[in-house]
Amino acid sequence: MPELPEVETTRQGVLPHSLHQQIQTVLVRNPKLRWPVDIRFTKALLGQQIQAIRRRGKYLIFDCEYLSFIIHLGMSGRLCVVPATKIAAKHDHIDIIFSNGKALRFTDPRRFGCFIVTENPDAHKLIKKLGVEPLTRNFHAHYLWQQCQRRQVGIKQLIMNSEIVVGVGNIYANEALFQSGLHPLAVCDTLSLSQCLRLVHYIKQILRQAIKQGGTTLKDFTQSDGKPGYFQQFLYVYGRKGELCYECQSPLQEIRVSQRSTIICKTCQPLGLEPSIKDNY
DNA sequence: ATTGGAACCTGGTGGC
DNA sequence: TGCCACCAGGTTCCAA
Repeated sequence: MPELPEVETTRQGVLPHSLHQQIQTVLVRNPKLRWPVDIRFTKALLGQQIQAIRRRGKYLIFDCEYLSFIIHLGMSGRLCVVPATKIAAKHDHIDIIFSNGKALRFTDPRRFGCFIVTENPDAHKLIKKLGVEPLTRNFHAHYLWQQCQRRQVGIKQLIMNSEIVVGVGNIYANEALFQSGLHPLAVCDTLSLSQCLRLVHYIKQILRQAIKQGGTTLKDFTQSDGKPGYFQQFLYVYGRKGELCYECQSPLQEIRVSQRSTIICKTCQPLGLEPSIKDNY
């Protein structure tokens, strides 16, 4: 389940094996991803060198000499560098084969990911509307607070909105809200600036920790098994439904927020809670 | 414009 | 044991 830390770790992992490599072949075994992969466009990549690998939110952008390609890992995708001769497994959909005999292999069992060739990735509709990067200075308390004033959704929904801030998925949204002592359904325009300050702080802290730990989990992208490397991170709430809160020993509860499993501690996360919301569970 | 919900897909799990 | 229903996950798109 790639969230921002997994995507960033993937970027760092494939970078040394892909940068400055020349693309010899693009092998599309299954074009049926989120959007169909157009073979005419992938052919246009042949002969070009990869000049940069960037991340924007959960998108990876590979800049070549004249074109770029954008990869999103969806919910089950992964990238690894393998010998081009390695037999493809069932869900190995695309190989970018380099002239040095290695291949950048895109695997995605659920096919929610995408592979898009484009001339100007930053102007692409998927990229250009993305909000601020959470680990930059542009993501600060006042920015979040301002965004909160313009809407009336629950705060969890707001921080998971990639047009506002990118890269906060379900796992880290749960964790950041717990750390901040904020109820996921707290209506965002009722939050104070200091609550926004706290939330911004914990989002940054949790993402940084996860990237750090991801770096130790995903060691070698050239290994034949190309492990996806989920973080063995210490999670306070996510996946702990029914277990006891580490802070107050109350049982953790599950609620649904925007069809998403959301785990909270009712004792530790009471802030900004409207009475009408409290009655709902 | 804002918000909620369906859709996309497959592997894993729990119930019968 | 097999079968079936359901769930997880990120994002876009459509409808209200």
